[in-house]
Amino acid sequence: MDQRVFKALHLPHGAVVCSGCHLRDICLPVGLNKAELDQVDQRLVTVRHKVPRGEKLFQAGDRFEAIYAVWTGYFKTCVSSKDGREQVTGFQMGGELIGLDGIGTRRHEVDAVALEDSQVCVIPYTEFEALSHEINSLQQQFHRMMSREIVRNHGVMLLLGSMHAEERLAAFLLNLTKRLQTRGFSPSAIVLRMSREEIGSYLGLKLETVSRTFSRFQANGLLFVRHRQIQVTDPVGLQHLLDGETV
Amino acid sequence: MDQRVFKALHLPHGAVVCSGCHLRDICLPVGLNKAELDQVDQRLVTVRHKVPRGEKLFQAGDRFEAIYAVWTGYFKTCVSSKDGREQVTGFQMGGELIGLDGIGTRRHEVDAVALEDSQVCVIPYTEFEALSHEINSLQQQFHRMMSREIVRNHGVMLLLGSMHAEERLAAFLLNLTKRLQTRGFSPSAIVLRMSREEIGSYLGLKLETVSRTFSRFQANGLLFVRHRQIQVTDPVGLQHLLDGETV
DNA sequence: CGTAGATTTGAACGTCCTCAAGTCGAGTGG
DNA sequence: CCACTCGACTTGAGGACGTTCAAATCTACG
Repeated sequence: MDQRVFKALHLPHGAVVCSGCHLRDICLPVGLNKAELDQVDQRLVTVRHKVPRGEKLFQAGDRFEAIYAVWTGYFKTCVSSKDGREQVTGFQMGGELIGLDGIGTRRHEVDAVALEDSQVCVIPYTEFEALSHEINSLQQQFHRMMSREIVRNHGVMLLLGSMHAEERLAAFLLNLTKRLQTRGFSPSAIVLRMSREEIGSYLGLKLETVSRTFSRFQANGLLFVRHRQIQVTDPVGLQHLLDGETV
Repeated sequence: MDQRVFKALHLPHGAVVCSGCHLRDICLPVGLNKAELDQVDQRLVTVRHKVPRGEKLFQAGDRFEAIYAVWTGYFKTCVSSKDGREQVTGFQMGGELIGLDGIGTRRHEVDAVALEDSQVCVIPYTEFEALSHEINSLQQQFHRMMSREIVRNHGVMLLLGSMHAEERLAAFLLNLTKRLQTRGFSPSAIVLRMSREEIGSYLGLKLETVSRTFSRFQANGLLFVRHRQIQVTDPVGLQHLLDGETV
């Protein structure tokens, strides 16, 4: 084997090239041409970082140095109140950014925890600002991603503020299927990476309520549950639950 | 009167200069030097727009053309679900940005409604992207503001997902006092610009619950309520409610 | 193969919602 | 100037949904 190739394959934390990544069409480099992508490969995203299941990528209070793009695995982010209550603010999968919360204060404001053995691409923020200053389309895509994060948060607020347990879980599952589908996975066969308690925390429900609601969905023929395996058999029915239609 | 001054005072929607604005220390131009501020004045923020009470600045589905900075007055932003339920996602006052939700999809995703006769500074987005590409500190401040919006959303999610009615209202009031204080207003004498129903929508409560909770706060000596006039007499007590301390 | 953690399910309870009636204040017209 | 009306707010009573507490079951991992 060519010595250089060997070396490239064994760089610390793995060799990183956005240009060859299967997620390049949904991640930060969307809209970049070949030359710009080369710049990103050479100057920006040069390190990947492994995070074992259950470990923190960073936690609230840590100095903000970089943004992270999920490459493999799954994460959750959570905020805590002074008296210890925890709220999961999001679940991140491949191609999604983590750490945007830290830009404003230069400190991370949430904990980011790997839900399974995962890897993230490290995007040092200082270099990112410099490069996005040179590459217009990089800046644009970054703004788009931040904006979508805000819109996603609005959706969660709508869910938490005005929906019943069944609607919340339906929304959660449909969101999950959509994201899995854009990544080329089956939209009906879901393997949950998070516990009932974590789903509950995200949806503003207790774990028992999540469990009961899953059972009710199964009893109503919407899906099959077996622990963390979900088989959605009636996505339209789930959608109707959300839309408030009487079917 | 000097003709030019006369003209300046009567430009369409008023003459706009960030450099002379009383909100320049909390709004978009934070961190800009004199020369950069001049650029913003001349090339970016040249138009103000009046929005009468109850009117929409934009609504969900509208083409996204510009970001807006509140100059005078108050706004609310809301999302709606298909079946008509409405969720207020935020209340904006002077120096805060509206419209960040539209960047991702080039369509606004929320309605923005003036709670009283208001004026906004119009920031055309195409020009903004160009100028922030030239002025580093403008880009940085914009990222900071977007990031803070995300963090604020996380706070609302924590509130909606895990707090009781009293804690929600306490958090709402304390947030309001803090923002009023940074704008030089009294942190104890609040005039609410929004109805009980709008507060309820923001906090995920019904208007009756908001009303009852105000009454309970008054009975407990935390504040005086008289319609939309609030006099906070025990901010520490409100803070304790939030922190879950047994006082 | 055993133990700890995750999940399911049941029963009683509590917070907030729903429905309803009544109060208050601002704006309007007689 | 006062009566009228409409919308916003307050307050009460009963009910619903989700929570809390508890126990049983299951599985995954060492």
